[in-house]
Amino acid sequence: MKALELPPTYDPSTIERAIYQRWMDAGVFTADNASDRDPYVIVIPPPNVTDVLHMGHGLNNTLQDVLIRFERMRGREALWLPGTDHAGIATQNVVERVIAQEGLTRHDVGRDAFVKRIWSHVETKGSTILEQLKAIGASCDWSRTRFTLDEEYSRAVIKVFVTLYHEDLLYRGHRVIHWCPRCSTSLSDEEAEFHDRTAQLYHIRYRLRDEPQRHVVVATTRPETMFGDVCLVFHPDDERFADVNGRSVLIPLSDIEIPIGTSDHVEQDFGTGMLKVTPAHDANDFDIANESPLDLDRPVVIDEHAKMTNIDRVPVSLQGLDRDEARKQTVELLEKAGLMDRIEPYEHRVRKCYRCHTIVEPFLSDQWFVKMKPLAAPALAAYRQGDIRFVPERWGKVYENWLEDIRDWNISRQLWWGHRIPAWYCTSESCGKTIVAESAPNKCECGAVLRQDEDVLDTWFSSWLWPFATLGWPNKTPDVRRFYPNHSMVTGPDIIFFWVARMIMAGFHFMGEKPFTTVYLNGMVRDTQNRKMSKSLGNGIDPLHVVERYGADALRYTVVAGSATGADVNLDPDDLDTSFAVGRNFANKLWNIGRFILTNLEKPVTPIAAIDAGQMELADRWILARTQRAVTETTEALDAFRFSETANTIYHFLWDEVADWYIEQVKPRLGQDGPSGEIARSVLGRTLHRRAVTGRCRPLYSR
RNA sequence: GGGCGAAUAGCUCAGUUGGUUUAGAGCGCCUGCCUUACAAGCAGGAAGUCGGGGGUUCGAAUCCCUCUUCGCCCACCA
Repeated sequence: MKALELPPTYDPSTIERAIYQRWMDAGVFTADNASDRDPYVIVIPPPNVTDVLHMGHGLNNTLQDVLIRFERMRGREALWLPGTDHAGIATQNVVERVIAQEGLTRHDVGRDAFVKRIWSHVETKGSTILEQLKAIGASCDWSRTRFTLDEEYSRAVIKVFVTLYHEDLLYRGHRVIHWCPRCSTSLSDEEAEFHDRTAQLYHIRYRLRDEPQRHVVVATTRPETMFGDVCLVFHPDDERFADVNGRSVLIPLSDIEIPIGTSDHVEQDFGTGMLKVTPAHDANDFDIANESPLDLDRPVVIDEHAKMTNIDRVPVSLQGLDRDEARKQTVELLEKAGLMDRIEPYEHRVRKCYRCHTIVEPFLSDQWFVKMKPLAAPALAAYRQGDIRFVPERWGKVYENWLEDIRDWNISRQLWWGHRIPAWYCTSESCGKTIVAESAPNKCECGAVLRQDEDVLDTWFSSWLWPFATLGWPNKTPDVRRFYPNHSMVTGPDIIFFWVARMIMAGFHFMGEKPFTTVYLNGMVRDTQNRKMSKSLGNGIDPLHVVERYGADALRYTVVAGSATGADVNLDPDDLDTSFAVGRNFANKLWNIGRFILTNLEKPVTPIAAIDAGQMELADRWILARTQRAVTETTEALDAFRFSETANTIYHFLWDEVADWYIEQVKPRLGQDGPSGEIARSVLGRTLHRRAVTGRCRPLYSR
């Protein structure tokens, strides 16, 4: 390569791709499970298979790449394992939208055909994000790419389900869960996110049955659910209602008689102190009904489409109406009947589906749950003993608090895209046996036909196995032996509950060991108004566009330098030149330093080891000392996950000390033929050699 | 109702356990330079009561208290 023929201004588009190809051809990203080097492993937070690269991925993956390259340079057997997540709800939604354009629903298409349709979508459109990661320079071991629905991976998922079942840590339960009427599936507690909103608190009059001129007032935000009421309760200490205890009231508009009882779940200060209990439509009410000494029914008045059911408890005029319309009409009917005491504006929180933001409906149904308390115990202990560390530390508390108060995990989803639940039910009513097994039995012991559970597993029920299932578990593969546990987990704090905590629990339970040592939580990428970058706000920056304009290094340097440990990165989508100036300018500077050195290395160079310190000039010794200092500082900073400090150190060392000071200082000597020139050239070359970092002498840009 | 984070030059941000900083960088701005690696550059410069108030200390942007403004997370007050 003749440096003088290169353009003075760095043009990354012509260079980066070729260098990446050289790395690939040389196989430098491929980890060797038979080497005697100390392993260093990171598994990528698998992006959704249909995802398109955004700045969040850019930041997250750059940080991982920095760590993996640092350890690779240090001489460790570095494995960065890539892959994608099938992302049950998200992917199914994408393909449902596609077929909707053909006027079809998934039910029109049918289960098998629809799943095939998703597979073909995934095969053609999927995994582009992995190609995009290559464009930003990610040094993943692509030979080990995994997908959560791979055959081998799926076997691990099924095995885990069956194992937990036999350990009595997994069960089928009948209870009120969060239901998304749009996605028509149940959700875990974590998937139903709280959102503030202003609503109305309706105060409704329930007449006493034996004293119709008298009524008790109950406050609710969801009047349409009252047809599912089974009783009213007040706090046992509440004197105000002592005289109605044990008596009964009539549900307005339907005149169904329900009793009044007590429960210490009731907050005396809230509303009127009298609570309506609707066990099929509120998890808390379900518990109250279960704890009640009365034999209470659980009538379902809102169905899975969020429509009023046709049971005769529901007034005919309301049957089949959407929940919002039903609410409106219920309110009107109550007002007409003089049973609406008052309506107050009310600030409260509703839960929304994390995928489509539809308000979820509490729904009574059969779902599979994992008992979490026993799994949480070792995960909690490991954190408290300091075996697992969070950076920044404060996230450790978040993790700890969640685990301390963990609730059982609803893992069944009424979707078609995912791992089908390995449970079979005997169709004979007299038998009714449930069989949970890795492979399908032909028939029940009783001789009757078995029917497999229709549901699939929560996406997170597969990704919580990611640190070891990607290595080939449950087989005892060389990769499992060599690369588990992993070392660093780099991800966002928003999925501590969804993913990080669960991986730790799974790691201890199935591998008997923590999945990784350090969890690094990176910040969010935001715009200049501090808003999260998102498609809907239109304030996103396309990382590939940045790569095209300024190069991957400019992108990478900018995001790494731009955030302190775990802090958010702010960038201006309307001014990319300014946003990425630091990275672009620095990449250009590096290019020119390199160009300058290469020009001079065409002349003879004395090997650095052969130079006696006494022959060096003060400037030579100075820059070598500064080089050593930069190496030390960089190493210390990276060991402590202080990425921006690393970036800063390298920047000032190369720019201020090497370029502005040393190069300018030795320029007159560089062209000379004698020892002085040879030494200057050698020392200059040394400042950019990775040997400075690793003790092995190879050029910066190769293995 | 709990918990957490942020507030430092016009803009975007560093500042690791209180003291080598009389507060740093990039962009922008001002002055002079096309000095053959780089004008995406070089030499130099202006610019901040480190959100307000109080406290601890010989010493605080850094620790404590409090207030203000943004942002985030958790929670079975319907």
